[in-house]
Amino acid sequence: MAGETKLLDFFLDNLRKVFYPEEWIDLDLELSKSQLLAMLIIDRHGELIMSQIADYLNIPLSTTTGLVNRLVKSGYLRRERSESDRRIVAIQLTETGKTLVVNIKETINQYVERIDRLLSDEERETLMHIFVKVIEALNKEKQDYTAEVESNINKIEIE
Amino acid sequence: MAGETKLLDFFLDNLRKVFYPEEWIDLDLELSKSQLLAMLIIDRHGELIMSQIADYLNIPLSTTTGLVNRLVKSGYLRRERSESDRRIVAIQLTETGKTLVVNIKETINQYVERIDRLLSDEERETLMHIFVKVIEALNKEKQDYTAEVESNINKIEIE
DNA sequence: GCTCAATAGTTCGTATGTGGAAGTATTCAT
DNA sequence: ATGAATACTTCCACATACGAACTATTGAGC
Repeated sequence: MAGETKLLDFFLDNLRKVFYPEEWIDLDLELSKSQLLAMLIIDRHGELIMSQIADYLNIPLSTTTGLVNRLVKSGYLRRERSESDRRIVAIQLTETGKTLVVNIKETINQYVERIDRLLSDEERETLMHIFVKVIEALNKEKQDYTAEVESNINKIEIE
Repeated sequence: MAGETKLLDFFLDNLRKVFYPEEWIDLDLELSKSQLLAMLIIDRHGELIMSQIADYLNIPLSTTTGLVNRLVKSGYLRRERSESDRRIVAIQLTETGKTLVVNIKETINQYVERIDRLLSDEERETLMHIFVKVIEALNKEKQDYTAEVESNINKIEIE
């Protein structure tokens, strides 16, 4: 238990590095973190619809509308109403947006490389292994939680 | 290089876990992330002045003023003008704030324990070792950068 | 073919956060 | 005594967060 408190203290003492990557990622952009992530996630998938962006970024649709509209206004994104389902709006990067994302990824990779250089092959492998293990466990917990919630809902409805 | 791109893709595919801890930390609070961190950092140090809070959280003083004022209004913090230097405002947790922080830390520790349980002793040790190494390297870079900047400034002034 | 629930997204209002500029008050070096 | 430096606050414009209410569209069910 004392070990965990020490871990939290360590985190807090270094929280600028942990929670504020701009401390060591010199992106020097007019984009906020949300905008940055939106651009990267759209680039990752080629094209996303509004609800997918909201889901990935874990923000409400109303916030997504504002975020996307501002990026469209800045010329980085293009919105397009689906022909087959007029409710749906698809979002893509513009050429300007794509150029920006290339620069962003380059900068990020420079810093990832810098960190990577500090690690031995064994450390790197262990780190990735741990990361994957933790992510998978968290994903599994989310699914278990969702299943539990749904089970409870069904029980209520049956009663 | 392709390895780094895969790393970024992995991050983006799991960014909710990485950047949105509320996905797996069920804090269930009316506090925002900034407020949360402010409370924790003040608890960590017992008492901080405004500029220290701004520095720790990497936000401008104007933002800190608003943040602290809202937490004072909510009854979690107390502000106090220094007797020895009337420019300085010291910030402390109230009893209400301390109670809240105890709850917060309990919740955080539960989740840290959950992740900790996934790891072997060796993995845990390696992870901490890597983390310390990375943080120290980043701190060193910041200092080197600062020294370089100061050196350049001095050179200009001498010329 | 009609109805209505469900779905996709937008608008609105409110609160908070961001961050620079301008301001007030205080301290301290000269 | 003066003025630079320091600590913080206020002001302002904009961005983000988020729930409620809304519009438009789709599709299941009859």
